[in-house]
Amino acid sequence: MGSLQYCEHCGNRLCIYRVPLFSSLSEENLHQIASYIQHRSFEKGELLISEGESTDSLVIIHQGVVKAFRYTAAGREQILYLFSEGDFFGEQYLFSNLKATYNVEALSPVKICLLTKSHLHKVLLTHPEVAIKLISELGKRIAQMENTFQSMGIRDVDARVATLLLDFAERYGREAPGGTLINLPISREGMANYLGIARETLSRKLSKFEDDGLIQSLDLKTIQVKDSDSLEDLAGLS
Amino acid sequence: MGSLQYCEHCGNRLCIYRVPLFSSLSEENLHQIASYIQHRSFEKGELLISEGESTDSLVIIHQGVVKAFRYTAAGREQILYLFSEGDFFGEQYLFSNLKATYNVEALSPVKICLLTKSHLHKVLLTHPEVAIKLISELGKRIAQMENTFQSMGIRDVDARVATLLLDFAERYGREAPGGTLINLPISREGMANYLGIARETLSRKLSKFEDDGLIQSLDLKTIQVKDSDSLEDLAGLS
DNA sequence: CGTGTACTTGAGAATTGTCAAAGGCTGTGG
DNA sequence: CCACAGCCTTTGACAATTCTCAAGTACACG
Repeated sequence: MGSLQYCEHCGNRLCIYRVPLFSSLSEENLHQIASYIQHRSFEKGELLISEGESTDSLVIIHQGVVKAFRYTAAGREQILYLFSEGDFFGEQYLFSNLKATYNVEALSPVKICLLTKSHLHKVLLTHPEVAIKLISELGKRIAQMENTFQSMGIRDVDARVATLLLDFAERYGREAPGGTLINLPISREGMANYLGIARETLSRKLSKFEDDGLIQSLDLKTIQVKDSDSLEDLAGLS
Repeated sequence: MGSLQYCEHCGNRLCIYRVPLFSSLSEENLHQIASYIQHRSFEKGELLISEGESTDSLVIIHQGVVKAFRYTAAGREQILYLFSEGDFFGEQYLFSNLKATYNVEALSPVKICLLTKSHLHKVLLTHPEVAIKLISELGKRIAQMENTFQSMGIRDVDARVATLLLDFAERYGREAPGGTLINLPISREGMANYLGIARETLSRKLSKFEDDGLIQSLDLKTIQVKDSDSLEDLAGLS
């Protein structure tokens, strides 16, 4: 998993304070867990995990954005998740001996916190409330995947693109006069692959949306949402 | 959630013995949990849960098959899951006060076991190993959804149909001379909606597969897989 | 055995994918 | 600071696929 680098910029405690997973713990318990945590940093483009690798840690994103992806039989990259600050992954492998089923790559400089399998087991067995929190977080993720899944099942491509834009606006946007500014974490190609459409099709849809005044592409990595109501209509959130 | 009916055919203990969730428990603990369990039966076509309803129980399928679905903005039914014996659902709502986000309908006569929110909490807090098992099961479900998600992202429709057939063969098939017999739990329309394609397109694909000798449609609810290797090729599992 | 529902098949319209070329941004090196 | 190379993106044109609408067929149920 790359070379080990201790994270200089965050005190051990900071990380786990930010993580919803541990939010129900007392100061004392947090200290105990903090002592188990390891830190690493990655540059943009570095792989945190490769498919097939065996992993033994829960990974919590402390800073930055990563993408989790696989390659389809056709060789296309299928993005499964974008994880950012406070998100975690790797939980599937903590109670089984499965190998990683996807690759994870840093899309920006990234700092992560690691909690090994055995340490996490210790925490869960002694703090059932953390287990309940984890179950709850997994439930949330499942609910979110159900939504994504449903939007993938939508045949109308305009609706899928609109849904993605709204989703990004919520997760990566910041309010500005004239509309929410989205700082796109991935390229057009990445978005197209995420949606399961050709990148040319995505380009055309975005151009059409721009012509219709729904969005404005300020820069390849910045899109401004000018008319979120119309986007919501398109997305089918009537 | 329909009218309450005690399940006459299964002793209380039977249910939870079958559920992987509780497989790590001792005889004694099983007895304790068994005392919490309630049973109900549903006829084919009955709704177990309606979208927006508030639920307070974990539902474990003891017998039969159910579908979980929502309606898209276009009014189309989008199937999210098919659950059968040993599967459970409703866990998302146990640690939040969210309402159900999908409908669940019996596709056959169904018997379920119910464990209420407060009872489950009690079990999890006193038996951390059940919590770990639950986390592990949720992880499995997430991994499975990731696979489904990826296959939804495949642009090639033939591949998606082949993937669905192989999946069904594994879950609902039984071996027979000449190839696995699949007992389809849902209609063609349901399959088409699940895949996000028009039902006519699915018909055409199935007809083509039959012409090519990959499958044989014996009956509207029975398909025989004649050439699973070719299906796997199509699905992209090279 | 008839009726209703679900499924299949056909044909034309609409959408998307593919291939090709041009445009724009980024970073390097002079 | 500018020029150029490389990569990503956009646009165009055509081919392929899928959707829609419509008619006909098979099956299930009463």
